[in-house]
Amino acid sequence: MSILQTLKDRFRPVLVDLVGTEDAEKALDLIRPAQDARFGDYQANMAMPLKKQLRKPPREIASEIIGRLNLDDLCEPPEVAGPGFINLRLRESVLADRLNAAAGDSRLGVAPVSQSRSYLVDYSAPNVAKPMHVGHIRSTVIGDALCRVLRFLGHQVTSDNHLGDWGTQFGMILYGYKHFLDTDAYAKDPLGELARLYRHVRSLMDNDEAIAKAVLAETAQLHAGDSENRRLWQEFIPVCLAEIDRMYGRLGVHFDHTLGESYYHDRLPGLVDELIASGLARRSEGALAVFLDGQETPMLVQKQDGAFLYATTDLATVRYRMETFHPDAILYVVDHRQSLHFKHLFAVARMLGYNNVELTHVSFGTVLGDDGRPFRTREGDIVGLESLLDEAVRRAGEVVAANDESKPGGPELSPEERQRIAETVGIGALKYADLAQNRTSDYVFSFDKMLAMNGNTGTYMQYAYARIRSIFRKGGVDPASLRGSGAAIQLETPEERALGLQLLQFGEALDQVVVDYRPNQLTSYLFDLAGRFTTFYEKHSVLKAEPDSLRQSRLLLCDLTAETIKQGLSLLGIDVVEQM
RNA sequence: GUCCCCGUAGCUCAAUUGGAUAGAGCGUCGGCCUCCGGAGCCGAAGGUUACAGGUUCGAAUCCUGUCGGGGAUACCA
Repeated sequence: MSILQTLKDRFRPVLVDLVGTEDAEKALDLIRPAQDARFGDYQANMAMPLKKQLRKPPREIASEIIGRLNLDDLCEPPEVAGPGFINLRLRESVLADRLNAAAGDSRLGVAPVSQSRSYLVDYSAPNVAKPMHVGHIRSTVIGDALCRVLRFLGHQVTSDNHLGDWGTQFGMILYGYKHFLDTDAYAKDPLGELARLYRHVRSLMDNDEAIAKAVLAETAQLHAGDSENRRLWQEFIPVCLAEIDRMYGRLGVHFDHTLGESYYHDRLPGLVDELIASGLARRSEGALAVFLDGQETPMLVQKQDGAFLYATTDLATVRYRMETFHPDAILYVVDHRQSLHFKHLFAVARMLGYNNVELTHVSFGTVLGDDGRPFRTREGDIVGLESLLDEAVRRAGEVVAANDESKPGGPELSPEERQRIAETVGIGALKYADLAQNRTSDYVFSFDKMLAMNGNTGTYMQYAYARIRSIFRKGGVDPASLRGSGAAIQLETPEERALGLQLLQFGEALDQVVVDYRPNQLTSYLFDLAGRFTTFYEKHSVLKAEPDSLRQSRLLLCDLTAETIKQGLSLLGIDVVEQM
């Protein structure tokens, strides 16, 4: 159980006694890690808001709470400060005991949640007919990290990649295939040729209404079951899937299910009939619309020409997921421009009776270029995901090479090792840069920033990890046997104490991630952890520490730090390297 | 027009969801290498949190208004 949870359990009976069960829970939420180490390790802030209810000065309330608490085994005597803050400082022995338990635990002292929930996470969802690009990074990386954190905490997670495999983009490719196909190019590189056709038709549509209409007609024929279009679709899909699978392989992302829009196609007519029958949907301006209270625009579920829309598919998808997976929550990791769509979707889902499920749009901002506009190449094209990964790896290679050259004992890595490390560091840096952002903000993309060895970057975190591992190599110490040796962590200095406390708060950081589905809570934690480690490491010798018990204690602290960094990065979908 | 998001150090971003003196990195300035990886560490300067009101013990955070930026807004997804 986390320190925070332990403290809450101690406060609970006192607060229940004071203000009743319901208000006590609210008050317990006001126990927090201290914002400033001068105030101790944790602080309880409930005395101030309870002023009105209890009709006493907050400081008096704080004193009364302290008087009824028995925290002697956990904390130094609590202090009341300022307007009524209760400052708590943990006993060194408590920290040491918990650290020793964590050091020997594969979960690093993080207990699984007591109440496991079932999550369905919908993320990535590229349109498969066109190459993946920079716009897919955020959904893919954030969704993957959320799945990993939720699973680690003991929740049941189903990931589903809701591919765009049935939309207008296929009409474009079908039209292009029929009019502009380069047969030789298609034979040699089907994907490249399909991508070319997509771009070509895309540009034609903008200036030629007749072509735009013809493209929609191709799409409609595909949906209507036209045998030629279906055959071509069957031919295109494996090509497209092979490509995105290659990308996911490189990113280390895996889905439990890949049920694209096409999967739901047969379910749409029945769903729409039901919406009409139940009176939820009605004709408006030739289309079929569901009107919502307080909403200016309705949600359209069928076009004038009879074609269905993505709202229709999304509704069918909600129903399928509810019937198949029975989730407690469905998370949609989709950019913020679609917030109105999800507002509509969730409202209609409630009207269909899906009231016992959390429906959350985990929205995120746009990746911008230096100019503050959405990130593009110099030529103004959308940046392809593959070239983005290649460039990140290439630049990581330069960083790794320069770093290796400057090692005190000379270079240690072969060209092959450098290449392998560059792949891990480059892709890790790319992911980390995205996850370290508050997901709701737009952010400015910069290779230089993401690969910097300073600051809150993936490269810095991987470097911190490699440095710790290097201590063990240099000292000839095997971490596994150290853990089993019976050696114990002791907290001799302020730096060790600060590091130790941070290590024990790993689980609390993960809890923070889940509260609002914000992976940057974890990157912040890891950056802070690395900072406390380097402060400790600069000031105190590890390998040369005496007596031997102190040396062992510090080695254990190093090891637990490394393991926590490794586990934390792993929960972000990022690998570590032992040397770099 | 309406709705949503945003505006924080010169730059890029945080801020435990209403808590104490708003923090990091980059950049600037000043210290620290006989020593476990110096691409490091320690310190300083830099802020009226766009602006004006309000709510309360307490506001970057909540409410109202103004200004500025972005997004969405009926048959793309």
